[in-house]
Amino acid sequence: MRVTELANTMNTTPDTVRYYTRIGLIEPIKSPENGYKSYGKTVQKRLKFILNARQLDFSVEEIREILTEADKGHSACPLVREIVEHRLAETEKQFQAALLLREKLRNAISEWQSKPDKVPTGHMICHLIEGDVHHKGDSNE
Amino acid sequence: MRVTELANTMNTTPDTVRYYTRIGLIEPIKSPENGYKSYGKTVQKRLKFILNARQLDFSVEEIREILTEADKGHSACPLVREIVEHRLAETEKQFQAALLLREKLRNAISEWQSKPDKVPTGHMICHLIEGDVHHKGDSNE
DNA sequence: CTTGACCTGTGTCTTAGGCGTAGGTGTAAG
DNA sequence: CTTACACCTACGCCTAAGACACAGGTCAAG
Repeated sequence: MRVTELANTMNTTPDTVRYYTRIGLIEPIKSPENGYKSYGKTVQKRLKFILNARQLDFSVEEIREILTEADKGHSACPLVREIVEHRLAETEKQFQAALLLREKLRNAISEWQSKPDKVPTGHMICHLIEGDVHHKGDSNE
Repeated sequence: MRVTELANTMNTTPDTVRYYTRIGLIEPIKSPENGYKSYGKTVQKRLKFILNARQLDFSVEEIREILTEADKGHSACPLVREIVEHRLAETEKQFQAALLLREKLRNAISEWQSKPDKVPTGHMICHLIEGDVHHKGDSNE
């Protein structure tokens, strides 16, 4: 199996396969004939695992740790459990952040609804964002 | 005002100030004495604007466009409105993605609750992620 | 003058691949 | 056999928004 074929059967891109190869997560055999990379069945399993873990938003580095552990013959499950908990906490944060941002953006839009557009002045770039505070005695340095 | 002082009064980091300087969003005066960068009041307003826009998750590139427009003397408000709408749509996507991922992670955790840890085999790295399907007749290439 | 704390500018690194390019491969037509 | 052309490959550079490391400069105290 060469790069593109593997990528297609795994429903990913050749670039992704090449990337994982480049950083050493999967190791192809090099055809001495044309130098093309050739991937065997074991590698396919490995790639599938990687892609599944990526679906759960595991980082590539985390996945590397898991694989390293497994390659040593140890159970990677405890590590996987740990990572997934951590990932859940992170996702919760992102979730809250997105929620907050959404609120801010919605507020901005509705507040600006009634405000006119304005030409920028020396001390104001866009009053929508900066508010309408007045400044006096601006000077330099 | 030098880098660190400016960063402190604006409640940001010197690195951020340096970054915006580097990419040309703000322009300091170079002290010919020691080569240190010096920021005037106008620049401070500009930086405040940038930071506010960043709070709304505007990209630095979007902010650059706004500033360019304002620098030409045009009203940046229409552009700002457009960007904020776009940003809201993006945030909504992120929001949904985070929601989905959270669900997936929670499911994984609860499903794995009752499963034991396992040592990896030739065709299985971690059964938690790969499931418990059986494979027969694995071979290479 | 020297020490040491702090500050400065510059260059490098980060994620997870995407994209562009030069060249190799394979197959069909002439 | 040779050419044409589509596709495929490996390799290297690029991304966003700063963070970090480093070598050297500055300033006040001693």
